[in-house]
Amino acid sequence: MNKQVEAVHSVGRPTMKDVASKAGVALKTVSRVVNGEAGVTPETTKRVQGAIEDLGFRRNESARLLRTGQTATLGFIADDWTNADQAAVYRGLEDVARANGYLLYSGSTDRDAQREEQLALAMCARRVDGLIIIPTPGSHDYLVSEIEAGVAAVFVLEPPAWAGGRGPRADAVLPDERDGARTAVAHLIAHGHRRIGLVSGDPAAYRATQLRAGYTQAMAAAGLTADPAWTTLTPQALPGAPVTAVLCADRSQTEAVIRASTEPGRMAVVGFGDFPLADLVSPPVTVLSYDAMVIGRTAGELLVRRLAGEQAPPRTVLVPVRLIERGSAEFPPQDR
Amino acid sequence: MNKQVEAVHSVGRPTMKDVASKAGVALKTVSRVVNGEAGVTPETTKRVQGAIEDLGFRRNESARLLRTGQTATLGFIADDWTNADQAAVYRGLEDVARANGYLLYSGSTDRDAQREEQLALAMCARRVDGLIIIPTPGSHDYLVSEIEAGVAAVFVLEPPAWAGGRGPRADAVLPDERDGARTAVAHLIAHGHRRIGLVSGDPAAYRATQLRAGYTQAMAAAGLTADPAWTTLTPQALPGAPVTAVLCADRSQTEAVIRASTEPGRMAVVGFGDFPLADLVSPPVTVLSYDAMVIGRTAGELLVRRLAGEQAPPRTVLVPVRLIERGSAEFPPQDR
DNA sequence: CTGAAAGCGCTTACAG
DNA sequence: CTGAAAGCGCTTACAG
Repeated sequence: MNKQVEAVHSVGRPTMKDVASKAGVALKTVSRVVNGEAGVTPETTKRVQGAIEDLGFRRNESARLLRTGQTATLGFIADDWTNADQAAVYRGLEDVARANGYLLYSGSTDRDAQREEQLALAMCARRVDGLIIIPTPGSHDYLVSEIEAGVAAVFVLEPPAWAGGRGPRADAVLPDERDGARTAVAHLIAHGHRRIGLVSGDPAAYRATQLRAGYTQAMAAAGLTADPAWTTLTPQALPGAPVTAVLCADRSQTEAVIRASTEPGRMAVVGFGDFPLADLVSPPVTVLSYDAMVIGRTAGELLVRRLAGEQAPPRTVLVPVRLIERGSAEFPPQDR
Repeated sequence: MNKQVEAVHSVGRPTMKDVASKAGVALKTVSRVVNGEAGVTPETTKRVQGAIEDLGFRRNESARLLRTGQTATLGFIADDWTNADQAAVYRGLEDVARANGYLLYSGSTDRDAQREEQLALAMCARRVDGLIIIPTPGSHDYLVSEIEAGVAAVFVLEPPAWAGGRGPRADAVLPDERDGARTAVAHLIAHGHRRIGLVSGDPAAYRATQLRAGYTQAMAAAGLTADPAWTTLTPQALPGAPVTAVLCADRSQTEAVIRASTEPGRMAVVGFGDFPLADLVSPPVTVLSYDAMVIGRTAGELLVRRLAGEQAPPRTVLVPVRLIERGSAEFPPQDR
């Protein structure tokens, strides 16, 4: 058998050095052409470009960035990608990143604090310029030294916890959940409801505390007193509960409430978080909703400005939460 | 006023060189300690570790990887993050990436071929080891030189188009849509349906062609002849169409069909892609579904194996598509 | 207009 | 057991 040994081209990719020797110029001249710097004769330029074409050279950005001292990279740490809000946050962030020449590292935590820390530190070890984090419930003190070392961080959807108490701070962009709950409860009251419940899952969760605050505010403003038991309802306990309306803390609670409902239409349901067929469920579900893309965009802009050198104390930006009425707040006929 | 000028610490992060001089050892010794290499006395090790602590040193992975010649980075290019399937694909991929020490770059295309190219090439310029792409409809010839240069690529959810015809190939992991459609249509036939429609949006889209193939196969197997008009239905045209059942190509088509339905229950609806409240819509929607996380995991494993040096011809892996029955295939009473 | 040297922060290969 | 030198692929600062 005729064993052919083909001349194997150098395995790695061509470098500027390869281009330089092929074109018969110095490394620096190739660099000038690649960067479009002035001061290279048209002939030299053409020769270098020819060598670039022939070799299929493409500059190694990682090497350039190492020398430059930055990385033009931002890290996004999500909680659960299948959550539509998080996907939209990402999308808003991506727009800002693209417009400013940043590439995005990403990862998800599954609400596991240890996984968040591993991911964030791995990204810091790659020297990301900034971090956008949907925080897990754990402490974020692990980030202190990184922030001090110059990494810009912004938290979205939830505020971070700092074990140190006052701790070091970072920017945050959050939906105004308290105000949303206030609006929703006021709306239910305006429709005649007096006994209103809250289905919030873990009562210690951040959103639960925010919704309770807004709820309490709206009830007080209407001169109503709420039975504490009303604010700790579960989907299972709902059919027998003495309330005529409920506010659910998230999509999964809303879905559970709809499923647990033995008599559709007996109770008015307001859900936090819109979903595709909310208007086709019977009765249609009125929801609280916010523009998650705006949250991502705002977070990105805060980061980009800080990376451009802006010096300002950390701030928290609240994004409005709006009520989308679907007629489900009508007071149940049988109770009129 | 008493103007205080505080001693500003060196702005950048500490490097191995800083650690070395603080510990009074050579750079190489620090490297040995950081990498856990043998052959350093306990005392020296302790001294170096002390310096690392004091300085808050954390190795720059980007620099290490530059020297090493790889990047331990994979790039994921999505189409639309709000699509639940894509989010699940990402999640499966992420598991494999984590387990193998890879970090993920990500970006989305909005089905814009030019944006896909920009993203992919930007990632290649950063020297990602591999690329996982949900392809846009355009040609992928721009990737040929990158693949030849050693970037591993795998396409998911849809196969890529190569303008060159036979073109160079890459691995692909796809849901078995044709088989899914065959199963769904056979199921409808078994329930008494004879006039079955297809609502697929753009008939030239990849999924539409696959579904049509499976549809045709099932109809032929049952000895039924389909009116060509039945396979190009739209949600708007459906109320007057002469069919008793329809298969919808994706969630948005399914939703549009449900909305356009003037007489709920008159027509059996099977949707491609499951959704949260599919069982609560009236009538409940039977769906075709596949495990998108498995697709992401499989794609990641193919990539990891190739990056480990596996030499094999490009292959396409099909992931099963299953029917989730919800009773909506029952033949409409009025037509019995 | 063009280039040789040094350096970004690490690792590799080799000495002592 | 420890270290000085060279190099990964680029850019920066300086000469000629």
